[in-house]
Amino acid sequence: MRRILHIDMDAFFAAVEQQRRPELAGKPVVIGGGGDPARRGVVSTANYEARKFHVHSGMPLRTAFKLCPRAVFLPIDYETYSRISRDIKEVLRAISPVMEDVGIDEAYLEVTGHEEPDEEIAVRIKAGVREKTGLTCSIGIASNKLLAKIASDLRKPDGVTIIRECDVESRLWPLAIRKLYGVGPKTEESLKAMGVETIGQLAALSREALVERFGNSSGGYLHEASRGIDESPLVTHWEPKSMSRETTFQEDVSDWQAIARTLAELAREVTVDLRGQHTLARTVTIKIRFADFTTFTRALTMAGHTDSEEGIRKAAFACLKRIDLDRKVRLVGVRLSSLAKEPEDEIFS
DNA sequence: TCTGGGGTCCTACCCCAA
DNA sequence: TCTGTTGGGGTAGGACCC
Repeated sequence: MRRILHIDMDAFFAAVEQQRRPELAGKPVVIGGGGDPARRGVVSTANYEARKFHVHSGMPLRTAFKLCPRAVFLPIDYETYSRISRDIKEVLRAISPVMEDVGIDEAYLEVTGHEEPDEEIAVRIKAGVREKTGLTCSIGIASNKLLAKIASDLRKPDGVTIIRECDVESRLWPLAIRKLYGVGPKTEESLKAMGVETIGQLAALSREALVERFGNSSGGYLHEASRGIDESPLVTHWEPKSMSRETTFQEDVSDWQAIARTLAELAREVTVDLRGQHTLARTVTIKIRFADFTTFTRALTMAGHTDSEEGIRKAAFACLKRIDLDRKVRLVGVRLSSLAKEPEDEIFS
């Protein structure tokens, strides 16, 4: 039997800001975009005080401001959060080297075979994280990643929750389907149309019915997940498969020159990112989102791998030509994929 | 009236080759 | 040679995650 912990920092971005600015204590704090609720952007993190006003992540900053005008709005400071995130991961790796990084504020840790009981490991993690950063986290413990993640969400903030395999019926099945990892707004709607509201009701459906409705991959996943089954291993190392840059205009634009200038700038930025990783790319994809949110992508795969800014820019513009810019544009993006590591023993001019 | 930016994975479809 | 199958690469879009 595996033993897996899911560690989730509590309102991470807001907690970091409140820690370095004690005057924010007790106040609603909203982190997102450039920190100006009059400009375009969404909430990345709202602290618990702000959540009382129904502010939550993903919400437009303007909406958050309407709900809670007296909240303190702050810009995202990725550099600082990343540094603190590295400190936290260091604490975790010292406890077990089998760690999977899940973004900036989450991780899985496998402690299969450790002598120490689950609860004591959790207490040791919390103490280590608090000592190093002054911050709190919530921890879920189970025999797989799926259940550990659900568990960490059950008691927040600063909680520890264990789900044993025999607890699946009592702890997992009463939960709303939306709590299941991989069930987003679309799948939730589909399932509700089938009369399924809870994970238990999902578990009552046959695999065949789910495969019929959602295909082999998703249907099979839902069938297993609803029963708390997840054999997926921790991913301790991976290589990026794509790199992208995109930007939303403060106001929708119809001027081709402005779109072209932005596209060229994004191509330059993503090329800098590419070179920073000593990586080459072969496929360039551009993204155009119109004012009505309809989104188009166009891709071009080049003859060989490159990190040439000119080559990437030219490919991006060749893609742009294939989109009819007949409406106002809201967002422009450039993505590089089909990546390959730059050979170390060769010099590229 | 509003809906960011960085990713991954899946599916459907087309073309092409064995 | 013709026809059908299979499989891979490329492309576009969509769902989902943090």
